[in-house]
Amino acid sequence: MNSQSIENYLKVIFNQAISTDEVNTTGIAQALEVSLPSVNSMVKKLAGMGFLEYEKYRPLKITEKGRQMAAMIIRKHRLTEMYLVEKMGFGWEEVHDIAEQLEHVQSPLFFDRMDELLGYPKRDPHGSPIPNKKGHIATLEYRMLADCQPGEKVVLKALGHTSDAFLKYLNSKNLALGVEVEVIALEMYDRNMTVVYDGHREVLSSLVCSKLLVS
Amino acid sequence: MNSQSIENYLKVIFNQAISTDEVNTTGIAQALEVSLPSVNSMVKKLAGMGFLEYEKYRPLKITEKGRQMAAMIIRKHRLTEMYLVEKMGFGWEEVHDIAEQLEHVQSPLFFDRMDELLGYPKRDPHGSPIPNKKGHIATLEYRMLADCQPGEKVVLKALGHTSDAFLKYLNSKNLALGVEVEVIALEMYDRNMTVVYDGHREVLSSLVCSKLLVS
DNA sequence: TATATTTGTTAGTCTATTCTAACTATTTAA
DNA sequence: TTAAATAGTTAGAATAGACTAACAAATATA
Repeated sequence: MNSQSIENYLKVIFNQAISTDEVNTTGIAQALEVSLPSVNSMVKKLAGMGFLEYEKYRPLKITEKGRQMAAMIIRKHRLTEMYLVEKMGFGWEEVHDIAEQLEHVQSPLFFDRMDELLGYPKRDPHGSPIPNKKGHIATLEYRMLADCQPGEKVVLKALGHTSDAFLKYLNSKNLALGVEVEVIALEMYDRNMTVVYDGHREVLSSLVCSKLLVS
Repeated sequence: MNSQSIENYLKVIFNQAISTDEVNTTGIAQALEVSLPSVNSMVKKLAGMGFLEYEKYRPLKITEKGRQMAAMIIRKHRLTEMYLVEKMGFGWEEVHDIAEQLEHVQSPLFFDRMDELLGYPKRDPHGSPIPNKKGHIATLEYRMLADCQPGEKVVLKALGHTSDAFLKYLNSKNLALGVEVEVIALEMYDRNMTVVYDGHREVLSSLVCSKLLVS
């Protein structure tokens, strides 16, 4: 069985590979808060296990086997988050740290049961897709709120970022997935956006709007 | 934070200390399936952390601090077992390995929520007491079925042993906690016991009867 | 293009946890 | 009460995963 350390590396590498397919050592080191040499030696190990393609001084490439492995860990993480929110009454800002630990539990039965009790959800509480049992991950075809025009009415579907601070900010503005948002105005100078939803009228920064995924 | 390894040692030591208060190295080694020298070095470490009293060649004594720490781990384990059975539909023979992993999760909130959702249970699915948040463990005043006399009617309350094999054996005989058992006969030669319950008539070995705790 | 900056690598060390082999103390039993 | 058996200990080594210091390659910039 892979160690928790290995699983954490794989997950980070997978997440970084989503956009570019290629990953660099420094990014992994920052995400995991470990030193470059630590990453370097682990990367060699992962390559030896067939999860990565590694060549000195070259960007890393995750293999199909690595992608598959990582998807299963992310599946466990996201199912857990969904379970914690839906069945145990946690808020979406409380579940990350717990899921970070539960994702390493070795028991297919445990996660299958969660999946079943949840009715086979497609998304986690932040709108991120839950990989299926074969490791396939649905790609989301959402736009950023930041790219919408005044007059448009869209629905908040997912988040491009899920830090505690951001989730708490959204809570404070009563912004949740499923909320219908109307773009009222877009300030050209700083791209601040005035929006209306659920009886709220708020001005959101471009930073925030670029993290809100809508359709 | 204590490592999983430390937590596992503490738990085993605590369990062995329940009867005798004193624990020996060999017992720990067997329970954890590690070598004697491994136990010896960990024991010194635990003593250094104030969880044990250690003197060369002397039986170990767990300290109040150690007992407290161990109780919290056992609390997490047993709450988890109860949750898995009551809320997720697992059988009592399926939960040990999962709980063994979840007991190391660091999140008081997670276990408090389980506790709440379960209605603050006092016992796990095998009838063992769940330590409270202060580390206090109710002592069970149950007798062994093996000590009952023909003619007695008792209720199965807990198990003195919870191995997979034993639980599956009990399943096969439809023996569950709460079942009322009447002792029909006790064979003096081998102490086999004939019992009746729920429309069943069975002959149980003395080994089995000594693991069935009743009141 | 030459140099400065960034990124990645190697060598060597440290800690936690495990092990085997060899030895010593304690307990049991003849 | 001494020998045999059991239990506990020490020394030394292995592995996983992390680190720092020193160095090398790749990239960006003047």
